[in-house]
Amino acid sequence: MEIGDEIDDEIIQSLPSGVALSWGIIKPSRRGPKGELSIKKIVDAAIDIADNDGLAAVSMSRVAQSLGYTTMSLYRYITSKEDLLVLMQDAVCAIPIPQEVPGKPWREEMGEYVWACVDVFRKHAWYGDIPITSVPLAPNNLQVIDWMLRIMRDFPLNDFEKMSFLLLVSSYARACGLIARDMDKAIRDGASPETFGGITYGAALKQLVKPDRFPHLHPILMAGAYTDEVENPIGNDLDFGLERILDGIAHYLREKG
Amino acid sequence: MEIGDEIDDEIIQSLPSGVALSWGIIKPSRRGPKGELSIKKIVDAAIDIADNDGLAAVSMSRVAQSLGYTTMSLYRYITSKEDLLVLMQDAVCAIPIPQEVPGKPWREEMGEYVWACVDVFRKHAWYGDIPITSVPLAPNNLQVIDWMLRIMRDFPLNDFEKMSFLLLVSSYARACGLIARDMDKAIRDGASPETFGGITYGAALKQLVKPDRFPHLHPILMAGAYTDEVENPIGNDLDFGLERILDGIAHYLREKG
DNA sequence: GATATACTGTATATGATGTATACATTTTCG
DNA sequence: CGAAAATGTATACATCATATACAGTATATC
Repeated sequence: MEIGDEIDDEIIQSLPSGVALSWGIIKPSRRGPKGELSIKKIVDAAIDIADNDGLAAVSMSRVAQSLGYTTMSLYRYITSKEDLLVLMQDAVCAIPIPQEVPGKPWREEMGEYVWACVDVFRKHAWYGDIPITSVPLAPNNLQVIDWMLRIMRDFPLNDFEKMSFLLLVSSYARACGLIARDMDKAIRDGASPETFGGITYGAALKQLVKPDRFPHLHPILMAGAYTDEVENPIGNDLDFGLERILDGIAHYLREKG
Repeated sequence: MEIGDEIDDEIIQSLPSGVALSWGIIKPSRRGPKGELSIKKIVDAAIDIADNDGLAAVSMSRVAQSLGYTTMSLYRYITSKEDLLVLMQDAVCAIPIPQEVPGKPWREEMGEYVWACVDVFRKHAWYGDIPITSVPLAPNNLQVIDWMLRIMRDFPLNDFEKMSFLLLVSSYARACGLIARDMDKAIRDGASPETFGGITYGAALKQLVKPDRFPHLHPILMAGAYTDEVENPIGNDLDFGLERILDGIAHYLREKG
């Protein structure tokens, strides 16, 4: 922490310790040997492991080993594995926020926002495996939220309406991110793009989903649309849904304006 | 499995074993003692534990203990803990699907759908902690999807458009479900409804979120809208977002029709 | 009915995990 | 210099998922 920031430690303590660490809150140590490790090194190593072998492969011992230290050395920097997950999560949220371009349509900007969020899920497949336990609190995550609020700056809306739109668009981005990373994985595993989920499970589902019990799902499954076995004529599925959301937002703005 | 269903075992084997179990696919045993346990008993016990003590408390030994059996006895019924999680997930998806009411507006129906989904998250706080790894495959989950498709039955849309709307609405329901259960928990833990997230973290964030770094988030946070410290004038936040989604859908239907 | 077979629940064991604790070492402040 | 504090390590422990081997029991076949 910089000196002069007048941070009230009492209040900061109320944050989960991982969140505090993500804000760089660490009491500086005056004596004793300088740490050879650092939070950054630890988090980077953990992210490396998660990227390659999944979140389940991230154990304290594996992270320490990859750095050439003992398991317990990590606990000199973080208080628990939970901290590590919080830090990993926020570290990959450090994405470049595009420069503000005056006159750029907000729909376009929101599209960029959504795909940037989706990209995080795709680049770090484990990201979506960490459950959300509260409103975002860590700095990089909040920076992204700040971006979305910038896009809505000139909307004639109050704070709560903006927060609702933020929730709406962000949760859609999350859902798309999860799907996109699963598709990536299926393709990496050798399936062709069209057969993601399809060949693997489609055939089995067709035997189980009987028309009397699933009258409305059945025809869609049989046509191959549930498991995306046939080519999707509306093109990018995710883009389509986003356009509907943006339509809904535009409609609201029109009514208000 | 009922006889005469002509299920091709080969193809069914491609499903994750937990999914197969959720469909009731078990090779019937001809000889040997009758099982004293059952999948249902195991899953119910696990759900009970998760409801009371969270998903982390669900261990094979704890579940077995609560039933009065040894840990390993469970493995006579399921092949792994992963199976158990899949089964738990699908078990709580067994919600009553409302009767079809001719002439009922689809917006109303979709609202019911969303709140029914949210209810699952609220009744079983652990539900949202299980990461999604594929398109829904288990029967009760598919039954819910069938319901949503029923609502859209008379929409002049193709299968893919319907699937997109399904994704859109369901992911919003999931996001709301996560938020709702977190609010429930905060209230149960003694916070008043208005102070969910607020008292706990709001004060800390206000010290950390500086206006130069977060120019757009800062005013909203200070006003208390980010952490919902002050009363939300647009009423139910989640309902508001849903209305925007439905507006977007309605807009699309109008353009097509 | 006898016997082999297959299925049950159990006991035991293994390797991994997160983390508490105690310790030896090293650096820095008074 | 010597005390204090911080670092990395070694050891220990409880808990976990699960592999394996086994003893008992119900059924199918002879």
